[in-house]
Amino acid sequence: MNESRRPLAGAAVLRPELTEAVLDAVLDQLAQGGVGRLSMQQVAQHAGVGKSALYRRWPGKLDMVMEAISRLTVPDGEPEDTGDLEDDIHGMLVLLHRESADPRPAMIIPDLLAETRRSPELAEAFTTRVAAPRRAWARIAFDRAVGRGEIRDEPAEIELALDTLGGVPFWWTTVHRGTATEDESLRRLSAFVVRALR
Amino acid sequence: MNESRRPLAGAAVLRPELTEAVLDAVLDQLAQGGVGRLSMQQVAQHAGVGKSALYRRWPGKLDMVMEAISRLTVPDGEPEDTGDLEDDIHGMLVLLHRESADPRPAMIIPDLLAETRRSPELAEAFTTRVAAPRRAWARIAFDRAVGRGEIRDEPAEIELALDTLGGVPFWWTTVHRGTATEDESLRRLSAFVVRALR
Amino acid sequence: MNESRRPLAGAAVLRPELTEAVLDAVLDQLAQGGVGRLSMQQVAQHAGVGKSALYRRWPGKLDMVMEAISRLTVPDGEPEDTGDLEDDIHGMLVLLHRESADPRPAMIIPDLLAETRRSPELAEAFTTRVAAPRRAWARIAFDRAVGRGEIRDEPAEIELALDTLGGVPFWWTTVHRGTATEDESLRRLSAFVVRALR
Amino acid sequence: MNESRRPLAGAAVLRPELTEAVLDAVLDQLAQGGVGRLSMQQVAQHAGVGKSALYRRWPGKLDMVMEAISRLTVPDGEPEDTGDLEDDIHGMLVLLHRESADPRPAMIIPDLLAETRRSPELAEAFTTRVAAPRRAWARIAFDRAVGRGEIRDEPAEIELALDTLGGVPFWWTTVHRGTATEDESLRRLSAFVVRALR
DNA sequence: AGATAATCGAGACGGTACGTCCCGTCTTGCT
DNA sequence: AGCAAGACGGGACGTACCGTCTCGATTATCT
Repeated sequence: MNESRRPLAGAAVLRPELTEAVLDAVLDQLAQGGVGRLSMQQVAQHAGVGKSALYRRWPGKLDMVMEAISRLTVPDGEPEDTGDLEDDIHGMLVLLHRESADPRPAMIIPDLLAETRRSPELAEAFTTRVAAPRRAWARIAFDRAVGRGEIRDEPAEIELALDTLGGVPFWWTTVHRGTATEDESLRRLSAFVVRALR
Repeated sequence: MNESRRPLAGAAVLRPELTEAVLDAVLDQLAQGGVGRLSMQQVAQHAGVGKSALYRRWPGKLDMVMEAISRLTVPDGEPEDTGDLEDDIHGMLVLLHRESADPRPAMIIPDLLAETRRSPELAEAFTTRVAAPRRAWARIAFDRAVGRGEIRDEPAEIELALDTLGGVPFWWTTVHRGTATEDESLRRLSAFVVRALR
Repeated sequence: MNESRRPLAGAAVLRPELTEAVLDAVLDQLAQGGVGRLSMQQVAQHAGVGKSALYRRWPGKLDMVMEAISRLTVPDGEPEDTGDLEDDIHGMLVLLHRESADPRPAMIIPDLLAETRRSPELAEAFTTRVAAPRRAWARIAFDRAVGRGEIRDEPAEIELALDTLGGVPFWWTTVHRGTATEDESLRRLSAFVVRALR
Repeated sequence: MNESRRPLAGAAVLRPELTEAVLDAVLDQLAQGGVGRLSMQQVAQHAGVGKSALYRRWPGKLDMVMEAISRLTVPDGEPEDTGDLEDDIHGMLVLLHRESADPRPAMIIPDLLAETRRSPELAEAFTTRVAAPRRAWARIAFDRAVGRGEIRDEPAEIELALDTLGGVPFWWTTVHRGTATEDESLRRLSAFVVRALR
């Protein structure tokens, strides 16, 4: 009877399905408008939640974005091993740029890169959560090629090749727009890199 | 036949020094905050000018920005001719990334690239006014190398090399941050590209 | 049948103390600058409130002003009954023109009158909210005098007397400036009106 | 000594027809928008003149308005002498409120009255240039009535009667709107005033 | 006639206010 | 306690004018 003081029990807990819906909405908004246009208001509305649900989970916009981008997936497992570096590279490029189930990362990353100039925290988060894992994943193929004696074992050169595989498709999509996904371009880039390493 | 234009009375004219001051302020704002944070009010105030002076010159923000970015300079004349492609490339990289008098382009371009996804007009303006001239300038060195028989005459490969010279330093400055201006990196990149073309 | 209104969740409600602060600021601005000089921005700033708080409450300036002027108070109750019309009139004049706690109505009304020529809505609002109640209040004294047989029962004459009591002090304050509050003037006006009605 | 400051050559002179056109435009603008809405820009455009023509003639808006309102005409000569005060008053009221060739004064005066609260200079100008002459003109009829022994010779009462003739029609036009020009009202007012003076 | 100087129109200038939109934060009351 | 709804102060938007100021072009006198 006197148990009328009810709060006491059942501490309400942040509902996880809302968290998921919000993070998904963040990625959508990032993909379509970039970091600059992203607003808590739009995210909340798009996720079908109240704005306070956001602020209960993260102290600010940046933290929310950082958690969201850590969901940008790295390809599973290892790059396919064809026994030939050029083919491996080509396979990775195709996987990243043409067969990705989620097209949003390709839309989001340029923005994030631009934004890193303004926000060191974001830069840090992007590097450790997105760039470094992808780089490590891609390096596997080069290490195998070194093991096969296919290319010289010069780590600095390999790093440069990785930068090329990251930078050039990016350059295509932004500066030229639209040539990144053509198979001929991917083939030519693969050959270009391998030639430089040989 | 001599029907002259009839201004007929004291044709008040947009004062050019104000236009300059405004465009300079635009570049400053772009460099420090990006396209997203750029506001007409801030530009006007920073230029010591009324907001109406802006709208008297351009119909909107985008047009103003487009005129401003067309001031991002292309290096004068031709790339230095050392007789060796690798040295020429190295010279161009140094010129663009280490000896530029105005540090703002390097701050602005990443933003602009990201923004091109949202604004086709801006993309068009950026391509024709910034990217294409720089690319044409750099291609001169490669054409000379072809003439000397130093590299094969394969236009598609040369385009790829140009993308590499654009994309990789960009990748450095945004993803790794800070390695772009080290001379060793620039040297290594020059050699990498030449090797791939040979 | 108990279909209740369904706000259903924390219906945020316009905070009444802000409404009060704004309306007070409106009256201040009206008193010091008139309808023409009144600006939403100034009102908002003077009330310590965001501009949006204003537009959340009223669709535009006119509506805000109309609500503000409806706060211009009518004297409470009935005019004092001295048993003599001249004394009653004198009492009303003193009450309206010398003992008013809030000096703003006297500053505002001339403006409003001038403005009524431009804005029929404002004219309507002013008439129903300010002029008519004051007139009804003053008529009570005349009706009592008719009941006592002190003056003839000629409604049109009484209306004219009411216009005189309204128009003459107004004429004083605006054309001559400053004689309206002198007791001798008020006495003389009271006698003048009573004489005309007898 | 030999005053070397020579005018020296063809001093061009402010063209008088422009001055006229401007002052007329000022009255038009005052009539339709009031002092608050009057703008140099509109006046200039409405007069078919450049803005600088205005500023060459008057130091500011107020001075221009003051010169313009001094053109508000006083009735010529003396009020008609019918031998009866009530008829004389009625004649003056008709002349001022119904037979005026220029309807603008009736539109302008309420505004000016309201504005006097903000501008002592304007108040001064209005009093000496508009109010006092009209008052002096009207007083002639009362002086004649005193001479005939029709009313008592009480200057203070006569002043009050003049205020009534000014204030009540004004009150009508602003508060009630539209009854000022009805002949019955003018008749009743004339009788009311005469009764009070007898 | 030619020189000269003030007046003319047009309109650019720095501003201010408009009413709208949307931001991130904060408050309120229901569940 | 978590949650939605939404009011809060704030600030930028692009437009419309404001009063001032700067221009060539015009005009009218004086040499």
